[in-house]
Amino acid sequence: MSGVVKNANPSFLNGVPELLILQLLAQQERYGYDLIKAIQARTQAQLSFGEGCIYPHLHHLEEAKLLASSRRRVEGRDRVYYRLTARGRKRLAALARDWDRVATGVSLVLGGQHA
Amino acid sequence: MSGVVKNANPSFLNGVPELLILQLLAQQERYGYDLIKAIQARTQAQLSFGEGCIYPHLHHLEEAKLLASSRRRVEGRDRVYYRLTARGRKRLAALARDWDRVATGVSLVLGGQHA
DNA sequence: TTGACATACCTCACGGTTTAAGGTATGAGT
DNA sequence: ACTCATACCTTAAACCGTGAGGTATGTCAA
Repeated sequence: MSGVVKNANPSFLNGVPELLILQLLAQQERYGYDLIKAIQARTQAQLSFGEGCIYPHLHHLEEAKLLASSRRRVEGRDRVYYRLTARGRKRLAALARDWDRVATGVSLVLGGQHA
Repeated sequence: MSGVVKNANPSFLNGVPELLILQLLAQQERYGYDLIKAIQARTQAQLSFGEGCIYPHLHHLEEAKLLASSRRRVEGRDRVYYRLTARGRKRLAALARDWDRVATGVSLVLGGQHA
């Protein structure tokens, strides 16, 4: 096609899906489609990620033993439920620290007028 | 070579260099090498970006008319000083809004236990 | 019963971005 | 003479969200 432009790599979102997935699964078991809706709901629609972002993450995180899954039929729906493993909890802690580092650094510069 | 692994795209840093460059140049004129040191200093070493990240950004931002440069000899050194244009100021405002969006969204999920 | 829509899963090419490493040149200090 | 910091530059590689594609099933109204 001509004129097809993809707005790839939006600012500041790198790594955020993984962080949110781990954090949300740390609180309760969820399936992919639900995670996508949960991210929109919990962030008050400030953030939203597509299926092409979330599903590959879930597969990769499970392969890395950070998540474990079980395919089940619930409410008349076939779903793949994911839950956090012990390793996943460690990664979440590390990622949360990374986020704090970056957020702190940015704040120091952005809000640094009155410092 | 064998065993050469690059840790590209670290979490949460996407877009941060551009935001910091624009913010720092909004306060005062700076040259590339100084920007790199200033980012380390102003973020209390929480953040640090290499020359291979900063210099291409400066070139690209100038090409997009968000920055203007002037090559000068100061303190016995040949330097390329950059300053923000009016367009650059608008981009900075937009980027800062984006940052707030993401930071707010992440906070809502991470700090959402007591909400 | 047909159609539309939401649910629920999956995959892929593309584009943008930081990293790590390479390079050149000059000034300062020993 | 040597080393180090300054100051600029470029490039390949790896990564990751987007946007679009696909399949299948459940629900509900017309």
